[in-house]
Amino acid sequence: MATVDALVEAATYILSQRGGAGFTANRIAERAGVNIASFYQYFPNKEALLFLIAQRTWDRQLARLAPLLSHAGPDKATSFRDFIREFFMIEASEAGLRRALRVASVDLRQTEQFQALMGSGDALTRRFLIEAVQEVPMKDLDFVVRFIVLLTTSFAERTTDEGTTGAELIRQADLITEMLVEKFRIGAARRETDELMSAP
Amino acid sequence: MATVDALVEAATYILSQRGGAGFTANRIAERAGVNIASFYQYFPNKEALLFLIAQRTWDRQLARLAPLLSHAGPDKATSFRDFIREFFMIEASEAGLRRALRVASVDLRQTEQFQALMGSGDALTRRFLIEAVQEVPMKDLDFVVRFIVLLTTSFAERTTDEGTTGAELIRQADLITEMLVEKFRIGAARRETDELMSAP
Amino acid sequence: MATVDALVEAATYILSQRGGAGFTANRIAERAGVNIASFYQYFPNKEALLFLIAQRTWDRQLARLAPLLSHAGPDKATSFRDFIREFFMIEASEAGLRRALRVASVDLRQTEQFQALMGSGDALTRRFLIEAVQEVPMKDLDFVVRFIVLLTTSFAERTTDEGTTGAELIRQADLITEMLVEKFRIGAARRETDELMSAP
Amino acid sequence: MATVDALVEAATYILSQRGGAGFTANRIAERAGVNIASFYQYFPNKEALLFLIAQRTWDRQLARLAPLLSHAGPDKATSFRDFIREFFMIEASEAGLRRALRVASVDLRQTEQFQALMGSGDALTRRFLIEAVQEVPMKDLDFVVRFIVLLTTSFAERTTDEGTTGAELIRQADLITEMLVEKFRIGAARRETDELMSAP
DNA sequence: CATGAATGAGAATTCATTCAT
DNA sequence: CATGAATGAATTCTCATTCAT
Repeated sequence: MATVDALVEAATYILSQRGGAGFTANRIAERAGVNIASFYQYFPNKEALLFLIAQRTWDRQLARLAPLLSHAGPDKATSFRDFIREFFMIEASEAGLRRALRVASVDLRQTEQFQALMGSGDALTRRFLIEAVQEVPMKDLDFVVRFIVLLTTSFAERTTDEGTTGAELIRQADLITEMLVEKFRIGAARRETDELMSAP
Repeated sequence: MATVDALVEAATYILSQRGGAGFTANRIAERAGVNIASFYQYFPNKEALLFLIAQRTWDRQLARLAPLLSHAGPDKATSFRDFIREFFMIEASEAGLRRALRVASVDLRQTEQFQALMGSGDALTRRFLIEAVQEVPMKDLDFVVRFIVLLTTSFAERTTDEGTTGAELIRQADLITEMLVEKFRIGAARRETDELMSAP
Repeated sequence: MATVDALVEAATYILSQRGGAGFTANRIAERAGVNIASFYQYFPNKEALLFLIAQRTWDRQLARLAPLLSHAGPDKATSFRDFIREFFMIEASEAGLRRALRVASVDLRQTEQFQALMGSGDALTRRFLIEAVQEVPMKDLDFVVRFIVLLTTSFAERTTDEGTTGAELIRQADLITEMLVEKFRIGAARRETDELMSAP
Repeated sequence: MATVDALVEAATYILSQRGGAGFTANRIAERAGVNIASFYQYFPNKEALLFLIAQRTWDRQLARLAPLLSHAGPDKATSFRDFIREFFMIEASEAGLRRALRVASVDLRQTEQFQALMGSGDALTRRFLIEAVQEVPMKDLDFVVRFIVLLTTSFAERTTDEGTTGAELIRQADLITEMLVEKFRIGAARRETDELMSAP
């Protein structure tokens, strides 16, 4: 266990500091202070360790975000704002690691396992959003939910990548929130007509 | 020149097909049909070639976008929509290459040269946007311009990464456009008060 | 004992299925369901286990062949035929294991122990053959016995290696038997002259 | 070229002296006095070098044997004897190498390339043998040819493996020849009846 | 200019074996 | 006895880069 933890820690450190390029089994083992053979006693290959880190990072994120989604109060707009804010903060809090993880896991993405990992949190988000955008007509629901997810995540990743933090980050988060709340009338009750969106 | 072009083409191909991992000097030279030593006669190192590709890609993009920016008519909203659409189309048209380029150039980003390269097109965009968002109060201008750039580029990259193309891509582009036009009253004349944005 | 047997069984399995290349201490221990350290509690090294398997294989073979040799009836030719047949059948019955054993034990062959092991069954065979080839003059006896042993064993190994079994294998065995019986007048009584073999 | 030759020579030496176990890319390169990277500049992998050696060995053998087969005189029995003798001599002359080659190429055997390589000389031998055993009835021809090839090659390999050379080796070769000539009436003209072989 | 030839450094992975508990 | 944990030494293969011709 101590060895595994040392490896994970070393790998996380290397990932944050040197990025995906520095993520080599030998370097990780060396920094962890264990023999390279021990690395392979606990992980079948480099990717397995990478996956473990991705998993832990994702779990950490879920642990912070899930409560906001499941215990969301009646005021959807506010809940949404809080959710986005928290999401941006998480992203910023470990920006280095997450960027490296994104780059390094580029080949992992195709994996079934990875897809499964990502899917777990997705369901929660989708359920919340579907609830929140009641005014969006059924036929546009999928598109809109997908759009919102893409917009917020891509922006969060990018802006934290650029080093944005603190007040400016929140300001951006809130601006995105406002735009989405207004556009999709987040929090309003379902309407009859669907003049909301321009036809494709 | 012939050699350089062969190298660039080979490298571009490899980048698109095999991603950053396949981007090795030897492989590129082999595919280009030139000796590896010739590679180093024209490029001091691998990154120099990568940079050249980034540059050419950027130039190509600029060549398509610049006209839309400089010859923009009086209707800013429509110009903006056309600009975003074109931007998304470009991104989609060479999605594979651009994604690989992003991943591979991760270490290049810090370079002065790279920053300069990126800056070149930026000025044009900024000028256009400043013109377009007349209603945004002076003090928010920088923030807003930066916000719009980040939002559109990050979204475009991400959605084309996911493979979105055609009608759905345009729909997304237009939706983003609408949101930004509405939020920042793109195309409207400069106002006195600045109730537009919530205070930070 | 249980541990040793588990190891032997696992090693035998691996040897048969994956050949000498898969014969690694760790793999064997894992398949045997015992800790690698236990392996080294019972065997000083990998080769010791290999030797044990060779020994057991050899013992098994001897157990099946010895009766045919010691209880051989007066009709030497028939006894010889039955012996060769049985030998070929044994070889075929565990062809995979025996081939792997041959390949893997290549370095073991020089060992005194291995030579001793091989020698044990040899005596029996030699005694039988000496009895059988009464017509071969004394001075050629050693050569002939050695020749017969080499011929039959090398052929048996080779043909089972190639996958020959069943009727064709028996046919080959009998053909060899016939040739040897005719050439060395197996079963005939000792003669005076030695026109049998051409002078060297 | 010099490098390739050095590698081949080093590999051949190692194969002869240390057997298949010592056949590692690094050791070969080191003994050849070239960098390990050069090894992989000329050979895609270890097996490719092994294959080249097998090929050269096989070619050498063919060059010595082919004349005996194609320019065989009318006296088939004598031709056969000379052929077998020469075959045994070749086998003995590079016994170490050939044994190691057999062991090392165990995994190569399945390869199409290897099969093709082996097949090339086979045709010649088969043609000669078919000519030689005119008395063997058609239906047994395949079996007999195969039998003769297996018998002579397996014996030759085995006896040279054991270190037999010189006079004793020739004596064995001639003994085998005699047996086969007598049994299959090598050199005699085709007969009517086929009492030659016992029914299967 | 172009190329054939070479290489130091390092990456991923494996293996036989040991030792403290 | 059994096992969890560890490791030195290889082994295969790759890569960026250089240099003499």
